Amino acid sequence: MADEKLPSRSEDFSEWYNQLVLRAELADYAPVRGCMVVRPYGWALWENIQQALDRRFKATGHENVAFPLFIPRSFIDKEKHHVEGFSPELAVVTIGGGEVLAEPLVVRPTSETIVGHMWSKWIKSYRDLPVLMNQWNSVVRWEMRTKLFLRTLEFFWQEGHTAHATREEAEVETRQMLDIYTDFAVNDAAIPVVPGRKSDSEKFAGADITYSIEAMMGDGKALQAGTSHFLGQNFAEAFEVRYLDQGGQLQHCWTTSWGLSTRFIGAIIMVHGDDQGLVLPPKLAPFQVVVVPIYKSEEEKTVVLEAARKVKTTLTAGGIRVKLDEREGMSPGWKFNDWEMRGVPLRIELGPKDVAKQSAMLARRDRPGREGKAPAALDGLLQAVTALLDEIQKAMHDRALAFRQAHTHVSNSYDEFKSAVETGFASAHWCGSSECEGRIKEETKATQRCIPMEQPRETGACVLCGKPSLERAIFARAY
RNA sequence: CGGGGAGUGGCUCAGCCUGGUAGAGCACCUGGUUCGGGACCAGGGGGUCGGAGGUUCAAAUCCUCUCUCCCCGACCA
Repeated sequence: MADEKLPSRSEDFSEWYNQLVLRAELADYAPVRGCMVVRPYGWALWENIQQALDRRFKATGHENVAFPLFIPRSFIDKEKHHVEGFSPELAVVTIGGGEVLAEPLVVRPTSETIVGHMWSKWIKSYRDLPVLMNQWNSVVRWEMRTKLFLRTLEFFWQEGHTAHATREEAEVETRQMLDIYTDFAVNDAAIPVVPGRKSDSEKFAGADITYSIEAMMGDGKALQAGTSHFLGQNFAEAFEVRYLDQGGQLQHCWTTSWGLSTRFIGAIIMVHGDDQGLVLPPKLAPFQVVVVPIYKSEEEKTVVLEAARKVKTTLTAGGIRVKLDEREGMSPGWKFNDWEMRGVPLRIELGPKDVAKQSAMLARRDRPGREGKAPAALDGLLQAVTALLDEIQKAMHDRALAFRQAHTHVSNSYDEFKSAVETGFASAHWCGSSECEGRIKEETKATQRCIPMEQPRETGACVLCGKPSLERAIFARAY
């Protein structure tokens, strides 16, 4: 429960984040190291994220499926890069029912291998393609250093898996899903992101090309908020996923995979949150509006609550998610602070004076103070609230974008670059070599985030070695 | 896994150095007064001091091992 002030965001960003997650009751630490419990308010947020994505997946022809949690250990070994990337962080089951297993099982770190195995049974003809699947599940990766939502041993996500007849089709799919993530981030989460291509060293283990959306957090650090992989024929070859084409030739499929996790909740917290707590984008907030009734006497209480319930009914009928805070024993001021902590986008204060005047006081979460005069009558409330929620959604995005732009520096020298990554993103020419990338990481702690899809066509010189470069990459310290 | 910090009612912490049988504030429960920006008074419940072992007449306190959390690095969505 919220009773004390949070640490200030500017003074101790990390502690601010940790306490906010706990105090807003999004999640709590589980008794196992690195694991968390997602609490009702956090899960409600995740459900809204799920719905926003799932409808986009369905609209583009994907179907949901459920693959098992356990994968035979040998599956992981079948794809060279995959095994190299994931072996160090596997959780392995060696005993089942009291017996040592003939073959150990890994708890899925991701499902490309078992999906590939099943596809080899299901896919025989070009007529079976494309296969467009997605699953909502959790996976386990034995990370060394964990942080609530951002990196836990088990995390919830969706993983999409598709198989195609041609390289072109698979590439289009990979890019399409990146676009969907971008659209979701920008329009639903109000988080401006940079879609781009990862360097070889930052690529998914087993992918030919990895794309990501990169977001800037409130401390200037980068967070990979979603990824889409073009897997080439790597997994199709490893698992013999083949089909007969129209000419009767046996061909390997081209596959993709793409994912977005509960880490995204961390991004929402760190992009929009302030010293008062969470600031949730209206499209994803569990409650878009909270109604706080204000009264002294029993008579006032009766009148105010009746009006408040009417407000709730009106707004709910208009498709708005409303919470009416009828809790006894907390002062209005306490409730204001509590809902600010939880990031509800819009607050309606309803007291005897408002009821008498047939009006309501509105306060936006994304900026201080109140919206001055409330709408004249309750009749106009739904319209006013709808309009305000749209405004808030847009203002949150614009503010985050302005912040990112203010903290993104186009660096043309290594000195500029080094100071840029202290506070945000550096956009710099890079020769593409992993040597330069590695040295940059060592010397500045900044990693290559992505080569943005959209950028001016210009030639330049690698910010480190000076060799010619055709495009700029974003570098930043990352979560 | 290396370096640093910390585990004492739900939370923040005092007590530990110098062993003597657990305390404060907040939160929670009850009653009353309050209520337009984190109310007040009175009464009450709740802790085998992270866990295990050891030393001792006696351990929150001393010793050993272990688990967990936070910060900084290596690994990563």
